[in-house]
Amino acid sequence: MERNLLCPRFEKAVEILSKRWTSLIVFQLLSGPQRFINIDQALPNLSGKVLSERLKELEHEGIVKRVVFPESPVRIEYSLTDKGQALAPIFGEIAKWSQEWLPV
Amino acid sequence: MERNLLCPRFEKAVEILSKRWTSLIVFQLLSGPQRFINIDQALPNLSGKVLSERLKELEHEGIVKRVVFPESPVRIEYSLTDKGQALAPIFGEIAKWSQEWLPV
DNA sequence: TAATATCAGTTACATAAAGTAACTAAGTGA
DNA sequence: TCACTTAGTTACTTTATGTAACTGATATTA
Repeated sequence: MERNLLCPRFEKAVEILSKRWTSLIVFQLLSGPQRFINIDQALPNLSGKVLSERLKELEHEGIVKRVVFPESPVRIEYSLTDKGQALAPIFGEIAKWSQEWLPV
Repeated sequence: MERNLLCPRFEKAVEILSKRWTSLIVFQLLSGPQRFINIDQALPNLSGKVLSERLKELEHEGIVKRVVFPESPVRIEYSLTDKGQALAPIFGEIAKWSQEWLPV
């Protein structure tokens, strides 16, 4: 009966990061603002459908921002907010762990 | 056409960590070795079915070890291997981010 | 001018993963 | 004997994801 209560903020963070594709999309955006098609092409097997869903979720969480450039034709750029950029150290630790513990 | 190739080890790490429940199970085990039912009860909404699946996957990845104590009745304890313990800093960064950026 | 291509998605349908609840087998305790 | 615990499993339902075709606005090419 020893119910170890998780911190709800920590739980929320894990929930965000452990949705399929979310981490890789954020990681991809760490390399700079980019267009929908660029993200889609950078992540093989990620469909436009799921990318579209994830970008909306991440925008809603305040992690990603979507900027429309009224050129012709219109150009839409996705980038990380400060909140999104702040996720970088997490990826740093994942990278370290993977280098140290996963086989080549 | 600028296909940003991901490091396969990094990709694998993200794949492991972003499976539903995996991170929370590992986090729970960071508090020490424990039995199936304890993990199950610590994580509300995690069913025995999925817990069983995840523990097998994590054992297969070398992150969790399963030890049978031949008492009567038999006791089975799950714990983290060194590889599993090494994930701790990732959770540290997730905790930091969540404290700084998620609303209370 | 007509045909084709690009971008940023959306839609419809198929498959895979997760949730729910009941069940099992071995042992314990009342 | 009946009920309870542990460590799961099974059958069934619901949700999520994958796949592929399609849209509508603009641009480019033949």
